[in-house]
Amino acid sequence: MDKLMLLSQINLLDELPEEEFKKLGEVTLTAPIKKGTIILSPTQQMRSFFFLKKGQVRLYKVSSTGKEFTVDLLSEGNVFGETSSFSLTESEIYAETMVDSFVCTLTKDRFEDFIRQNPDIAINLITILTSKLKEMYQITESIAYKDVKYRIVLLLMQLSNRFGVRSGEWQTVGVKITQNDIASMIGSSRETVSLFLGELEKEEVIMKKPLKINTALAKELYEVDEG
DNA sequence: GCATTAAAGGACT
DNA sequence: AGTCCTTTAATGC
Repeated sequence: MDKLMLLSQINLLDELPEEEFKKLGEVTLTAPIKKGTIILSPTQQMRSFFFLKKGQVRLYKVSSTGKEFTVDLLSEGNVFGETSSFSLTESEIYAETMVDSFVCTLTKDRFEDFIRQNPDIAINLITILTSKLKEMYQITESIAYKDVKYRIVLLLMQLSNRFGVRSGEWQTVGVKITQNDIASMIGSSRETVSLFLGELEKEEVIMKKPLKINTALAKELYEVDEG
């Protein structure tokens, strides 16, 4: 029920291409951040923009019962955070580093100035947000019309296209992810995810540790688009 | 077709 | 050694 809500909410968080990232890196200072550090939470309304230079960050929400629901995973090159003009929701998002990371921090003003001075970046942000929007739309639609197995394949395809490395038909997922993370991102349960990952492994659609997906087979068997 | 519960085995620090 | 993660099975909606 509220899982659908959760997944359909839009935050400004996304990845920037390498060149733009380097430009931004010149304007900011990077700081090393240890694994398990919460760099953004509803209480610390820092109103700043973060730039993940290296590492991995998990975005999640906390339910009324105290359970954590992973919303998205970010890898190096990603931007996240809120500015006064870009925040699209009041949702209470937490951001936690999953591994030791390097993070650039920008105030909202400096980020907005940076965009004004580099119009190409605004275009890129729109492009990136559009593809992110498409991904989220695909997920919410699949929650309504498809079974859990399909949703797992879809999510792994999306993640591997965003973060993974391809070699032949196989493509790594590219992010550290638990079955719990997968479950909350597709509106399922950890145990069911475990079951279907097992099946998908037998079908040789995926391989575990490191998690990889056979994109050709996945498209053939589950008709997920894009590649 | 799936969530939930429970119970047990494995992996990570 | 203790916590987190995964697997398996039973039950019920």
